[in-house]
Amino acid sequence: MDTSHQVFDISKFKVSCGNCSLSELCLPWGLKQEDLNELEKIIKRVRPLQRGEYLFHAGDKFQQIYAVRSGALKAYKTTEDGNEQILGFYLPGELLGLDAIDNMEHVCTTVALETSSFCSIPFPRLEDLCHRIPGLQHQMYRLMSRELSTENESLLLLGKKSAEEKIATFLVNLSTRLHMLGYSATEFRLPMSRQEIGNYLGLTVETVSRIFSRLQKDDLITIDRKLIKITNSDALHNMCTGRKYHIEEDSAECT
Amino acid sequence: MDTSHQVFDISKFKVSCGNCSLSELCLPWGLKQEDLNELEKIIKRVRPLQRGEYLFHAGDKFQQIYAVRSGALKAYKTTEDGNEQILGFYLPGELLGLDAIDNMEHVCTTVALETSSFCSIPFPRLEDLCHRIPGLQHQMYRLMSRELSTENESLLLLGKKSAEEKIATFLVNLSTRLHMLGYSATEFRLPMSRQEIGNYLGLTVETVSRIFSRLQKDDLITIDRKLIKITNSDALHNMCTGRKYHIEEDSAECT
DNA sequence: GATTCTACTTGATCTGGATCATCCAGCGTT
DNA sequence: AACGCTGGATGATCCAGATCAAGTAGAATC
Repeated sequence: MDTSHQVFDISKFKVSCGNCSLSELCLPWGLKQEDLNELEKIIKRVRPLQRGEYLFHAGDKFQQIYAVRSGALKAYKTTEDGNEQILGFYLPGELLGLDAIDNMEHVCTTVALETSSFCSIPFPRLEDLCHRIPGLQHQMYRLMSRELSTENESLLLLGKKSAEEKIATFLVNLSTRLHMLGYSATEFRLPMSRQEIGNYLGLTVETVSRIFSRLQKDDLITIDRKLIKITNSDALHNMCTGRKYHIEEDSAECT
Repeated sequence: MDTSHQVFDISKFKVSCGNCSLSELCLPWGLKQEDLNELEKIIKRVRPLQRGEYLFHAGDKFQQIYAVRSGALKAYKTTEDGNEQILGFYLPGELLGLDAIDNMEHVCTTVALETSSFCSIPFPRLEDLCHRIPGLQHQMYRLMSRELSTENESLLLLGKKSAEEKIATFLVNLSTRLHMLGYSATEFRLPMSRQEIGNYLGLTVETVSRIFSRLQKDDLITIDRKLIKITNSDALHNMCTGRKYHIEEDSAECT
């Protein structure tokens, strides 16, 4: 469809959670139609971001929470010595900024990894609405609770797993989330660089690269630049928990 | 006071958030007296736990959240290969179980590191109350948000820091939290073993032990078994971010 | 279609922290 | 007071992953 001849004023678009394919994953989950209408009134779309553009910075005043509509982002903190630690990657349906409620300022920086669009929800109005809509309050608790569990998993990932296990877990996790969004679980494009994967997992680029190569050599995955194809899902899943993926050490090593 | 001759029925104790020294850190923060009364009605004390007793297990049905009144706990996950990953240590005023809201079952196991007491709050009733008391809802969001920030910090800790930086950060963090509770920031008892510190930080006991010894040799701390005394707080703080704590490499190395 | 740039790959070497192996100190038992 | 027992300290060695150092393949620019 051709929209190039008209001015693009995103705020004119009415947000329709009811028609949104993400509503099952996102804030509106479990709401009645009348409550949905209320929610839609306070939600706005914001201007889409291009790769490299920031949604918010650490230290920014907290006013909105954001829901990813499309695209992908990373959230990171900058350490005092100027290094960056990536805290997580965000895909459609996921909420951003929840960790800012406590101090009313953002604690991490979020930047688009590819062209991405968002809904923004003014937090004070959301809080107010939660008041009148029990289901919405409950969903907020659920989503915050889920993020806590996710971060628990990340702690386990960073604390206990070997480089190989980290990469396998990372791929399986991404695959699962993409699958929930209706994409293929076995064939997808990595929205982030090797550098960023390494940073997130506490590994160097070189290690990430080497392990990708090894996984490919062992026929668990196929890689073409950013394109990943999982060719032996069972083996990859086993690798997440450190279990051996070949039947016998000696018989499987022969090419 | 002598209570040894009477049956100890903890549920008979009326909970009084208004008089609780932790109320500024805990759920009641910012509530009006009348709202406090409402909250007090649904909060119960539970039987204190001895060292090694469990508050809840991963997989348990989620019904209550718990506030630590006294003592200390660890929360951990058991990996599929039977290992334990400690996710955090909890001190008075901190809430337990918030990560269970999403799936309505606990995702980690919590166990007392020393004799500890708790308040329990039935979550459905709390949710209901949050409805009627805006301040309480807000405080719930704040506390969950704070836990998200805390976990962010832990990710940074595990992902980027060296063993020495991890230990320093761990000690400073503990010191800060104890200080907020009114205890000394420079002299305290570690409620957990070296093993547990290592597990939490992604290090082995041996490394923890070695670094404790080194910190002592360099006069940053004094250790006697579980008793820690921070003798050079500035240096310890600097160490958290990897900055050098001695003026010059060569001049400071002389004992 | 040559040139630069950037993200990635691959090899060689190094090292922080793990692993293995004792040893030790405090403390509850008998 | 002797005896285990448990948690912690310390030394020797090892190795996974970091660091250093090239090389390469696509995409973007000229």
